[in-house]
Amino acid sequence: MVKVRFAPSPTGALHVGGVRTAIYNYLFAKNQNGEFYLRIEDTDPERSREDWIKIIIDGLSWIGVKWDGEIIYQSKRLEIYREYAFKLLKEGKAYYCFCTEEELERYKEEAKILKKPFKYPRTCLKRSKEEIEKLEKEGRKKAIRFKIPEGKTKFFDLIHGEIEFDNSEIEDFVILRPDLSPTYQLACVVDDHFMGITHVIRGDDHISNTPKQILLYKSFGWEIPQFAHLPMILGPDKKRLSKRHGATSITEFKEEGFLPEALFNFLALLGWSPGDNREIISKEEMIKIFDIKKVNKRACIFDINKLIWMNSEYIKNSTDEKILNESLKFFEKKEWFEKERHIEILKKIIPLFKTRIRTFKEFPEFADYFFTREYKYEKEGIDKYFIYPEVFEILEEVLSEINILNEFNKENLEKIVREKAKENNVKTAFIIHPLRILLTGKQVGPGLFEIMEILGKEEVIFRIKRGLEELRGFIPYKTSYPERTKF
RNA sequence: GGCCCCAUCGUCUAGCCCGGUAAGGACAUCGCUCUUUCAAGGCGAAAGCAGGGGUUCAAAUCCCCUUGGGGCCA
Repeated sequence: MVKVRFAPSPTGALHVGGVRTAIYNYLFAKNQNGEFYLRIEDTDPERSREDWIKIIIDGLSWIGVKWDGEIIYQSKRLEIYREYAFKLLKEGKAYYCFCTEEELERYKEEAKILKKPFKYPRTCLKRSKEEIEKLEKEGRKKAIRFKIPEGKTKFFDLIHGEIEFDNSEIEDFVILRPDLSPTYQLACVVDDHFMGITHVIRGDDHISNTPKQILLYKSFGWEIPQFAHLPMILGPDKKRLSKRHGATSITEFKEEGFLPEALFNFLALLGWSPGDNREIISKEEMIKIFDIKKVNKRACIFDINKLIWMNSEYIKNSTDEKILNESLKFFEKKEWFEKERHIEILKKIIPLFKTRIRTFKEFPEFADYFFTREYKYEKEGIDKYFIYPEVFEILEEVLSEINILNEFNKENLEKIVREKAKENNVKTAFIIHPLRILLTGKQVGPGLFEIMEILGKEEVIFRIKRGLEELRGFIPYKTSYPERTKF
């Protein structure tokens, strides 16, 4: 059975690159009716933190990548790594290294001066028995290094095809540090073996680790898994994606009001395409058609624009209930929002904003005026629509018509406005735009008459009156006009 | 610096394995349309095979080099 794993180290936020790796592992496993495991690589206690582990778990759960079985923590398996490091030592496939950091530093310096690539010069492999005993007696700290055998190491990568390394390029890397903690290579190989991992799917940046690990598998006499190295995700400047590129961690996308399904969809298509021209594909469908061999080789740039578009597609196709649930938490962050009092209004306006919002975070920003009178008039809007004195007269007329309106609905409201426009020989827009400013403070938004109907007669009258009073003193082309006062 | 990986519109990509396409789609951009505005929708435009050599009747596709980008050693 196919078994794969996602193995993040909890040393920072769960970023989109990691998430995509998890998604591909997950899709591959489910497509093959296999299992997907989560392994936390927390062997570095100083850098690993509980909070980061929680973020990984929450992030994966949020986006809908479910792991099988228990989470494996490397910090609980330190004994095992030691055991296998010593096994190699006993078998002569690894050796003690007494070199101090200073010595290693010096080797590096020398290599730099000679313009040669640094490789551990096997100082400790060449030491005599007496020398070693002496160093032991001195109590010198010692690491265990893996002895790289001669020859070449090649493997077939599911995405890149055949990749070959000359073993002479690889240094005798450390597998166990002086403090008995394992290095990445050792822990990874030991765990992958005992977890029965059949396919190692991870980022491109691990390609050069792969020959080292294969050599380790061979030394242990273990079966070598298949490898698939995913291309990296870069920022718009083609540099490795980092915080300066804006939102990169999954937590941020959640907070920015993205739907997990949309992010999942977007990330899955960043580097993989089903081949036809489909873009909006559900997780279930992807599981059916995912093919690791069709994953691209080339690094790709994370383009937030397309994600935003995709999110808006998912919003448009969501039920009103779903939109309500998702947007509620963003409304609740606004001090003007009172759930009990406002939830009915929120329900009513969802259809009006469904095609207008691209993220849920935008919703309360765009629709504040339905819940509070304390919106601000957009300056440009006033400059644009209130420079004609007639505006005030016509709006007064509209106001008095509304006052005597019995059935306050959008049809009747529209009739009033259109008639007034005709009577005054102006375009309907001449009334609609300033009215929108008065009622919403904004220049753009849903249909005005729908807004009015939901606002209700009393509120509409109040807002028009208030607005006219405030703006009446406004003189065309003068740069100062009344600041919005608070109510 | 050494080694490794990669290269189709600005971006994500289809086509490449198995040579013959008007190089297709999507995002973004720009027009037009609808319209009270903004969106959404509809229609349309602009935009690409990194460069150079081969191989071949024929190359985005196969081979080599250069250039560029990325990764690891750190």
